[in-house]
Amino acid sequence: MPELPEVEVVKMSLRKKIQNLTIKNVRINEYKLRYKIDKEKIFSLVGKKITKIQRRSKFLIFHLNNDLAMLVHLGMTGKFFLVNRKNKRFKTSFYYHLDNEKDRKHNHVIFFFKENKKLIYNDVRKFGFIKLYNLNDLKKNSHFFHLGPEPLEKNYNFNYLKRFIKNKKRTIKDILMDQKCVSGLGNIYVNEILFQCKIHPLKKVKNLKNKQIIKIIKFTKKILLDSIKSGGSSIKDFSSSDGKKGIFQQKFNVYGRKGLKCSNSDCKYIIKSIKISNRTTFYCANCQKY
DNA sequence: AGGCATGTTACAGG
DNA sequence: ACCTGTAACATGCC
Repeated sequence: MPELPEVEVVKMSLRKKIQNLTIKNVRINEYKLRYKIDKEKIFSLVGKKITKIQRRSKFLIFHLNNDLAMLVHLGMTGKFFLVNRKNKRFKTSFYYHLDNEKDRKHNHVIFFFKENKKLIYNDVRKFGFIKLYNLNDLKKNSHFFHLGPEPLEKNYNFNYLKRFIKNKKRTIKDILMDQKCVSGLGNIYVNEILFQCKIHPLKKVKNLKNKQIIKIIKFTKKILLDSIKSGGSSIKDFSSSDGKKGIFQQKFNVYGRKGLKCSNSDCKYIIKSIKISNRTTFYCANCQKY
């Protein structure tokens, strides 16, 4: 999936492009996403204006008038595309920005705006979802209930993390992947964070020194901010909503580098991979100590 | 052909 | 209550 930085970039891009637009119609090609789309609710969007777009963890929240809210999660492969009528290829091919027929078939939901623009929700694996809420119910919805602090907020700090890991027997990789601890990190960024911190992913949190906890906080914020700055990262399924690929994808120092040389120039070791909590974990046995 | 993939949730068992 | 592992969801890629 898009992890936090990618979702943040999508949010900013959508804000710029569809905030204050009014939905004229909705077309649904596929109801069966992670959760079945509620037909009645989604058509209640017709005539409503998008007033605000927010992000919480990896969730996008679209506010519309009449206290209506749309909650979107991109899952692993969800993407938004915006199609503008001004584009001259618009008339010949609605899906001009997608490579081929194969991609088109995953355009599951299309929002038509009064202002002659269309927003397409495309999701190959259909792990994402779109849910509608009244604003009041949104706050207590089950997806937000378990979420820990946002990693970029001030309340994600040394004291918080120190207290969270107290008496826990788990590994640091597992803890950082836990959305109850900190919300919005995924497998890629957790790998990158631990590599930068020079901490072994299997290290038990009870053995972390204070200095290392501070490092984790510091590098988490730095890596996320850097990534947001460079437009979000991508493997192959993420695009910002204007269809441009993120440019952070080449910058991974450890994720996906199994068998390649450690990216620290003074280290000759080869990156290894193991499974932690069922997710592939990459590390350098020389740079990242237990 | 089989294993793997950015995520979330549920459940079983210790 | 905490922790772990596994599976499920759907599709494409190597």
